[in-house]
Amino acid sequence: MARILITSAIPYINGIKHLGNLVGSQLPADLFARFNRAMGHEVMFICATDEHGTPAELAAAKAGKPVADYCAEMHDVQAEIAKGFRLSFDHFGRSSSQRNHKLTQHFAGVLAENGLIREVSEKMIYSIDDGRFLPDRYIEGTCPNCGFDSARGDQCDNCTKQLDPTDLINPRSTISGSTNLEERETKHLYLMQRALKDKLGAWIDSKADWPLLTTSIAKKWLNDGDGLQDRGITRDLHWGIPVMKGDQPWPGMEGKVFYVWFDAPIEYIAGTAEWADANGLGDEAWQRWWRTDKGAADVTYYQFMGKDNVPFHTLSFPATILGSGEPWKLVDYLKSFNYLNYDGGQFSTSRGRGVFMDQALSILPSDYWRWWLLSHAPETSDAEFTWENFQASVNKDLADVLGNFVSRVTKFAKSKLGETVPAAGEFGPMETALIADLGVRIADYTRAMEAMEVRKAAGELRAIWVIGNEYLQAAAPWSVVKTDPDHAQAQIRLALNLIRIYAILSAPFIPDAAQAMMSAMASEDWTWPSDVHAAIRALPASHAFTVPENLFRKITDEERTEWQAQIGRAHV
RNA sequence: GGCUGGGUAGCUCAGUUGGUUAGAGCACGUGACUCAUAAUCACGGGGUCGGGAGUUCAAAUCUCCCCCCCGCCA
Repeated sequence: MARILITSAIPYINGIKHLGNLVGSQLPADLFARFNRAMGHEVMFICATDEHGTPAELAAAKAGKPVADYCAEMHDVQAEIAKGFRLSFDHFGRSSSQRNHKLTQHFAGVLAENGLIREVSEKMIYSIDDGRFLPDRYIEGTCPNCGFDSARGDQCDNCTKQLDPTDLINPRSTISGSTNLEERETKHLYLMQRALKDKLGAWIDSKADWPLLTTSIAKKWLNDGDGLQDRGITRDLHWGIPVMKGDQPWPGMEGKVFYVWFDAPIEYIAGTAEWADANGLGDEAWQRWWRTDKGAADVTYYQFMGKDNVPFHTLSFPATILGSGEPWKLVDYLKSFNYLNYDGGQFSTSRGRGVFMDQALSILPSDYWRWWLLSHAPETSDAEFTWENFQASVNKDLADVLGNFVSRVTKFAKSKLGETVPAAGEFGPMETALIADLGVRIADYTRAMEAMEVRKAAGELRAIWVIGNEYLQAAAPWSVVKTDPDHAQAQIRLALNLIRIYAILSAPFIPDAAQAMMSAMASEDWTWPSDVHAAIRALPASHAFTVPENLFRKITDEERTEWQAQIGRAHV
């Protein structure tokens, strides 16, 4: 039994995520977590909300709520939606937790001790009317490059150029709209990533099995131009983790907080500590996942994220870990995804374009979405969501191929042979061939899942569903039952067992339907069917089963047209 | 301007180290079956693999040039 640590990139707190966010991190991470649990491995699967930074403050202000309250509410909303999608986190934490405060301050403290933090004085824009500095999105003005009049302090949304607040023409506060601004000297902490460049480079080079997409991004940041730059890790904000050197005050840093990108990945560790707390366990319970000196040496750590998150996970966060000099677990395999596009354009949270997680659940059960998203996961390139494709794929794969298989087998069995697994007859050549084929395919499927080849795994799983229909069509128990009833019993015994096997194999993709299949077969044996010969005989003769409701209904053209018109246009 | 990825059947995509008539699913056509969610199964039509040049006995696959698309960076 292996020990598998899995983290999904943590979704930002300000609002409900769209399907593109979901398929790029949380959903494939969940697939992998469910698969590894099914294989009997010990799994720790952690996610959280990323709560600090200016967008949270702005969203809270817009909602007219204190930022802490806003984050608490939005965390619950996201947690509820995650449940709706059956995301099987062991813990869904919060980057604003006390655990993360302590850990983030701890890391800053040891980094300082190791001489990897320097203090920098710089000029920032100060709003006299608001009584505060205006970092990042707290300031807007005209872009000096393209003339866009709502460019933000950190970036222009129109031409995408990175900006400094001091670059903006006619700057104004986004809090009060005040233009009564001045430049003031302020002090900030920088993480000296340049000093860690060689260490990071050697570490990246040791990851020969990572996708090119991942290592090339890391190497580019590491080597291009002047190479990896030191990074500011503090901000003049109120909402965040107060700057402390371990548990000691940090002179000159009073009233400042750590930058969101410094504390967010630390939440992977803190979230595991939150898990221990929530379950009444001691520190050793979470440390055996994260500290190689405290039991984590045999842990394999997998991270899942969209490609935009790769630099932070290959460089910034590892810089924190390596720089600490402490034996924390570094990521072993990083699975990154491209983007999902929506009907010819991008999904966009700010423009409300696309399908959002709450909308998706309001129109169809999660299995529909899980299946489509995972079987079309943007692994090698960007992928495209269209309603037509969604309707066609889901109707065909889930309703016609899998759902109908379960339906035809159980209904036929019940009407002709009764509601127990028939006992008579022996398997013949056709059954033997099917079992052999099934064994090969299960092995292929298992390999694809182990390798996190999501689309390929979905294809293998679908093929496994299809051979059930092929077998039935060729075996034709509805004819055989008239001439050789004993053999028909053997055929149906096999088909019923196939349903149970399908439940196990399908569970990582479509957990609800899998449970329905397993319940209908009145079994609780979820043993992965690596031993096909045993698995195909798991349901003994005379074992009772029931005919389930149809597993999947079809999406009609009317529904598709309606959703197409109503969703993804203006969701705010 | 630099970089990653991509441009393969109507659509969504596979194509390992270059090697027999380029594959899958969907859609389409024909047939079979009638247990089942008008489902299933079989067979078939359909592609000069973005364009051009080159290397090779042999290239979707390698090299060079060019043209598009998504994204990242400057």
